[in-house]
Amino acid sequence: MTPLDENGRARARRSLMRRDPILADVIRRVGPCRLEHRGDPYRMLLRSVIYQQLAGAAARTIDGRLRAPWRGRYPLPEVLLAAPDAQLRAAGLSRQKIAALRAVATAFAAGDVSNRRLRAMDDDAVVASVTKIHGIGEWTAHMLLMFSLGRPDVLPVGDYGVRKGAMQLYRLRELPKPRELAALAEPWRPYRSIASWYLWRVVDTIAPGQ
DNA sequence: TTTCAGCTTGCTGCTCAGTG
DNA sequence: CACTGAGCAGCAAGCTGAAA
Repeated sequence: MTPLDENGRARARRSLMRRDPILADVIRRVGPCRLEHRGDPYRMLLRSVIYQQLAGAAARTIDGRLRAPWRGRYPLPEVLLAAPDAQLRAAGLSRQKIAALRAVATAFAAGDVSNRRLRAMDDDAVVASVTKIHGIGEWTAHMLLMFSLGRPDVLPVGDYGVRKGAMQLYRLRELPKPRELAALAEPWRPYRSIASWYLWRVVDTIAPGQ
């Protein structure tokens, strides 16, 4: 359950280029995969809750205001649970988001989940475990696997960016449904995380039709 | 009756066109 | 120039209706 290192990512690139000529073109243009890890699972879940459903700029504003009282850090579970609702509301969080953040903190404080246990689980077990937390859905679980746990073979089938990237790259008429995306992604095993990262780059950096 | 895919609703701050 | 308000981003959860 260790994340891919630089050699691993290079191996993944070669494998993907060999098995998918269309994706190979993107990989050549974009260059090396820079899939980054962003902190431990607890912080990643808090961050995901804040960012989900919101436009990036709006989420960054809220995220900064939430962390300000703790010198820019995310509060530990016990600290977050002790913070009054009014403080969280003042940061710009909705009632739903506050409930979700508290659910994450409760799960970690109670020991239902922990950074160490999540690192030891296989991918499916991680998804099953964290989606029990109110406010944590499949997408969030996938982001956790990819960006915090560094798992190499995650396909975020519901992610808008990945679907849009696939649509542009394979010249589909509409956004692929999760099942269609999964079928499309079969050749990318066991490096579907890396392939997904390149699909995001398609949307970010390569204009449609190019 | 149960299951499940697909659709709808709710959620907030930012952006920008439109108005005075 | 200052202000207003519609449109937007994109996921979670609830709901609906059809299939098994």
